[in-house]
Formats: sequence, structure tokens, C-alpha cells
Amino acid sequence: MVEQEPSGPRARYRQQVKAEVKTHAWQQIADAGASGLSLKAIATQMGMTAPALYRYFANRDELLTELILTAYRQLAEAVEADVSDADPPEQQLRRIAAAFRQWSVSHPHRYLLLYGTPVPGYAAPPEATTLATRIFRPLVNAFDRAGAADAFARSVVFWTRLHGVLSLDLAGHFTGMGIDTERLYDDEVNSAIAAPE
Amino acid sequence: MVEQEPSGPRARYRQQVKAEVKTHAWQQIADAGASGLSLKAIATQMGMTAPALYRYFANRDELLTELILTAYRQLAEAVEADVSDADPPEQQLRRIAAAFRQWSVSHPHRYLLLYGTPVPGYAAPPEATTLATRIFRPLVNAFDRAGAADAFARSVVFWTRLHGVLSLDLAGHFTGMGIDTERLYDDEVNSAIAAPE
DNA sequence: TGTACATCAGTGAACGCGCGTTCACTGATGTAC
DNA sequence: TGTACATCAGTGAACGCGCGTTCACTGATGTAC
Repeated sequence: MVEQEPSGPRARYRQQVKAEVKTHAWQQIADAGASGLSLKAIATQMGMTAPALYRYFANRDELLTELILTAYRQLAEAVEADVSDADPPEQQLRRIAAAFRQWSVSHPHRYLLLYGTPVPGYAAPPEATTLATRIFRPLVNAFDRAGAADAFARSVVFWTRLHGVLSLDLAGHFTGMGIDTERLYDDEVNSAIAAPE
Repeated sequence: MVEQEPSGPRARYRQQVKAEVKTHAWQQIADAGASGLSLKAIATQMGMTAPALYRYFANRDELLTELILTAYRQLAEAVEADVSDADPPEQQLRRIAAAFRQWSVSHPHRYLLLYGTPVPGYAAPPEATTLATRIFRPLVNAFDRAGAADAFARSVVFWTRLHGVLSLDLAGHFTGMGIDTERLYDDEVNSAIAAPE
């Protein structure tokens, strides 16, 4: 099922260039948002001409898709990495929440690309949905092991509460309100772990 | 303090044209996002040439600012309209939450413009912060009247929980997950009204 | 070890497009006498 | 009631800009004998 990756020196070089393109792409998204992503500008930054990038990406949307899928995978790995099957479920939930926040605060534009206002005119590939579900799984598992009657519903509430705090924080909507966002986040984690109501 | 609005026939005509420009602007934001807002395209839609619009708005950002301020005012009015001082505080909170959701679902792009991913390169005017606070006030009042120890903190939690559900819903991130978003919203309203933890 | 060939990264010119914004102007509308 | 004048909405041409994408090409690199 895993695609056979060619691995000669040319293939290695290709991977390097693709990686560099993506680095510049993230920088652009940080500066100008997802709709400001421009192949031509990236090429210029890399000291190349724009058509050269079409050796690496069929078009602009394909690059955007790769960025989104990569971001999902990163976030999924970050969330999964800290969770041990041996831990009690409540601790698993706290670790998931902490990893989720850590990754999001470290990569605010990636987070907003995944969970923020959709990019107009861009349709995410089906694979994105699969990856979004993958991030959900450790959550459902933990609630399930904790004996929650409806682990899925509890997971959804968990998710929306974290997202409520995180998204307003990352988008800067708490600015000037004198809110301790980290504490607010922790309080919401606690409330979502506690009883259903 | 209120600016003296001229009110001759010319002034009336101006108001009509400005209103029509804004109508087309909202349509564009719905279609192409806030960064797709284009004076030239609006002019074309109205059967005019682009420079004509500079009679009405100094530039693109000024139009965007007016849209944002208008949206804040609409939302504030919607939230305030349904709240009666005579109601018990708990009912006030439910009414605020209902009005908030109603307005947001009716105008998803307006909501995302106010509370979603910021428009890159655009700095909101100070007046926006004032209006954002105004929307907060009925909430704080209600919690205060309910005898909450820290009405502000309770209001923040109230807000983030509603926003958590609403923003994911409006951005389409619940699609295909089989979630009853209205019920989820109501549950979160209940949880935010109930005890601090 | 050396040569002939195939692969393929990158170039340069070009396409059509849409954008914000300026400027000098025309001509209709409202106002003052 | 009529005329002269001022206001101002809208035009058309132009500016410089950046975008995605195509195409025929050059020349370096890797591979097969």
C-alpha cells in the first residue's frame, strides 16, 4: 500500500527542493494568509523562476493540499506522541489537551489553516477528513476507557471547548481584555474532563 | 457628539449608493472571503466604473472597516434586543445565547469576519474593540445579577464555549460527523450557565 | 574507464487576467439670486 | 419664474503591479553499455 519512493540522488534533491518550497509557503501563509499563497513569490524567494516550481507541484492548489495534509499529520503525531496506553484515562486527556495547545501555539497559522475560516474556492481532499478523524481517535479512546457513556459526544465537547479558547486566542481576539489564556485553557480542560453537565 | 448628517436629496442618494455597495461587498465576502473583496468588481456589478466608488470610500480598507463596524453594531443590537431587565438572569443568558446563534447562523460570513481568522494586512480600528466590548456587557450584567462571584470570568467562559461550537459549525468542520449542532450548542449554553466548574 | 544517450531541472518569453488607485474631464443636478 | 453658477457623481484612459499557467528551449546530471 505504501508507494514505492524512488531514492536516487535526483529523488533526494527533489525532496529537498519540495521541502524548501513548503518552508517558504508557510512563511507566506503567516504573512499574507492562505489566500496570499503565491507560487511566483515563492520562486522569487528561492532565486528561481516560477515555471520551475511546476516540476514539483502541478499547481497552486496541490501545494496547498500538501501543506494542509502535512499539518494534519504533524498535529496528529504531536497528540499521539504524548499518550501512553499505561496512563490513566484522565491523564491521557490532559496530555492530549496539552499537546494540542502546544502545537497550536507553536504553529498558529497552521492551526488556523486547519480549523479556521475556510479558504474560499478551495475544497479540501477527502484524505483531510480521514486525518481529522485520526486526531479525534485518542480522545474517544480515553473517554471510552474512562467509562463515559457516550465517549464520542464527550470528545466533541472536549474539542469545541479547547477550540473555543484556542481559536480566539490565536486570532488575537483576547487582546487587551486582560485574560490569562493559559489558565482559561486549563480550566476548560478540567471542565471538559469533569462530569457531563 | 452625533455628527450632523446632511440630508438633502443628494445626501439621500449617497446613502443609497453606499448601501448598495455594501450589499455587493457582503456578497463578495461570502463568495471569495474578506481578502477577495474588490472595489473594481463591485463597481462592475453595479454597472459603474471603479473610480466612481472613490466618491464613497477613500479606499478598500475604509470599506472593509465600515463593514466590520456595521456587523459589530448589528450583532450588538441583536443581542441587546431580546434582553429585558425584568427577566431573571438565567433567562437573560439563554436569550443572549439564542440571539447570538441566530444572528451568526443567518450571517455566517459576517460572524467569521468578526471572530474568525484575521484578514492579513488589515488592522481593525480602535472603535472595533469598543463595539466588541459592548456585545460583552449584557453578558457580564446577567452574571452579575445572578450573583456570580466573578461575572467577567464567567462571561469569558460563556463566550468561548459558544464560539467553540459556532465557529466550527459555520466553518463546516462538523460536516460528516453526524453532530446535532443545535443541541450541542444548547448543551454548552446550559453548562456555561451552571456552576463554575 | 570512456562514450553515447536519456532524463529532467530550470529558463525566458509570453498569454490573459484582475487588482488599487490617480487624474483630467464631462455633464447632470441643486442652489442662490 | 428664470437664469447663472457651484457642486459633485461618474467616465475613460492610464499607471504599475502581481498572479497562475503554457510552451519551446538549454544544459547539466545520471545511466547503460
